[in-house]
Amino acid sequence: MATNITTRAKDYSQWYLDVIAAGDMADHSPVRGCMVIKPHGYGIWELIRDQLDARFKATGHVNAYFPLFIPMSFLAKEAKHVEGFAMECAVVTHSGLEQDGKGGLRPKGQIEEPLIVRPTSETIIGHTYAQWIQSWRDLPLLINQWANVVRWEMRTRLFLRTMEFLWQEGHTAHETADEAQTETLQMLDVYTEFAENVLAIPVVRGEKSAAERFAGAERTYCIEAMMQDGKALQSGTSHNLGQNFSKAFDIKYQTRDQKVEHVWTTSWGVSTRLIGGVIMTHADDEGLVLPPAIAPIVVAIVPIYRKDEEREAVLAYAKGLMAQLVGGAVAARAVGGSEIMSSVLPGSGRRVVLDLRDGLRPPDKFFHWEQRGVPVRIEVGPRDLQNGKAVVVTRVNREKSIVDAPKLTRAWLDATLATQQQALLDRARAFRIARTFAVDTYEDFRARLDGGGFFLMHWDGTAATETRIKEETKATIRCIPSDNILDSAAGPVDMRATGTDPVSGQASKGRVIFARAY
RNA sequence: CGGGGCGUGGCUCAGCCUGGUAGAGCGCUUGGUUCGGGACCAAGAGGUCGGAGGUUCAAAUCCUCUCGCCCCGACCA
Repeated sequence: MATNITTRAKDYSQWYLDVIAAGDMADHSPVRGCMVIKPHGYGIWELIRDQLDARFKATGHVNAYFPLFIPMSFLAKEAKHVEGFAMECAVVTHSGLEQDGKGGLRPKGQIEEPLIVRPTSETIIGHTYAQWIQSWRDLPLLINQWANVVRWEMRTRLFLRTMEFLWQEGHTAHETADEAQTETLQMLDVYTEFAENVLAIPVVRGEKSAAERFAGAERTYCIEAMMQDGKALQSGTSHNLGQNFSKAFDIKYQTRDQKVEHVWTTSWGVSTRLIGGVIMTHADDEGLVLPPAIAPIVVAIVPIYRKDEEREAVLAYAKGLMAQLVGGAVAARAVGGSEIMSSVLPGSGRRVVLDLRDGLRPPDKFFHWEQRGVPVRIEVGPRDLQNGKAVVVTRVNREKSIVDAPKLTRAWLDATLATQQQALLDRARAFRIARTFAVDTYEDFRARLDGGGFFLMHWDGTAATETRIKEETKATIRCIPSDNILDSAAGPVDMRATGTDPVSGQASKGRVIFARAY
């Protein structure tokens, strides 16, 4: 077992940090709350980005880029928006530096109007859209941007909440309220499908209560995932902004019947937080476990040999397997040192590596790749060479099997990865269902909350009740699920059946998900 | 911002109470033996002890100030 990783049972927070370190994903930066995303972590983000981007393009969106700096005055234009973001804005007030006379430096010239570093881009994009949109013919405007944003957080955790993070933010403008609502829900569906099929994270999609709504939105939808400690992680959001921003920024268009109206806008985003979600959904006490769809390295081949003549024969054999797996010639490229050979899997950008490092013994290499979450490891030694076989170990369950070498083709690899991908999703879904409970009394809810999980409880729909529960238990309404039926440990639960709010005693139109959250 | 804790080679930490001029384990480098689930031997490299000031013949150690980080609370993708 891994000696450099604290077990989940002992200390879940420390486990999370240990997995990131052992998996070579990110480092803390010299600046509090920021992180250095290392190549292996960034490779995961690239695979997330590319596959999401393809989905955005498929739904008619195009990419653009808006500036990092936003005039402070812009933020003031939408009342709720300022209220929500004012406290977490980084503000630029000076330009230039000068000697402070004590061997250090100090800011020099104060600038006229302070700039804020974008915490999100509704305002600058609203301002821009006002210039771009004149007519109904300019609509819908469907734009996404990949960017970094800054939010001055008090407490941070790598990937889950950092002061600077990478994300995508879609910003669309429409002719009608209905179209905006359709877009909002469409992107929620895109996120849901992506989370489940690419990240192998089962999510519940639903709407946020007023208290949890995005600052400036009419309606906020989200996908909520359950981590292995039973806490909820908001993994993506989609907002119907109504005409709040179009009125604040005067985004108007001439209608088909020659009137002038404000447009209806939406925004939606996911961030590098998803990587934290992947870790807390799939990783185990041995380290990272990556869904194959976002694994920068899908296969690590570890050669085993003692003598020089063994080494040569085994390496030749291993290279042959590598060529077979990638479905063609091995295009060797170094990864983190000249001793690891790497071939790109055509059409996926992911890689197969052959670990040639002479300084390490096979067990060291097993741990190395295992802790990085590589889905498939193939071990080949003299015995395999002689028998025409290879030992295959899958990361999901760490099961070993002996496979005939000719079977190890690209088709075999794709099938194996697909099986692993599905197994992760199934496992995570079973985990969530086993920790989802319908509760009918406040006592029952409070008694079981410390054990973690999603609690399906009736709610009278008032902010007062929600606030009381939050203050007394630290649990919040994660969402009002879109689906009528949710699976729980005790079987399917009808979320729309009416009942009584156990806290207030008032009538309830249905159940919502309560949970403690990240 | 309130409450706690901690700053000593790349990492984890000992030494501080009772001042005497810096140590261990891991990691790293080189060579050798090893090699199918975290090896071993040998030889090395690497630290102005977070910073500034003070006390003293002498400060990692005592005093003052300061900076930074971590944990817990109030806010959040």
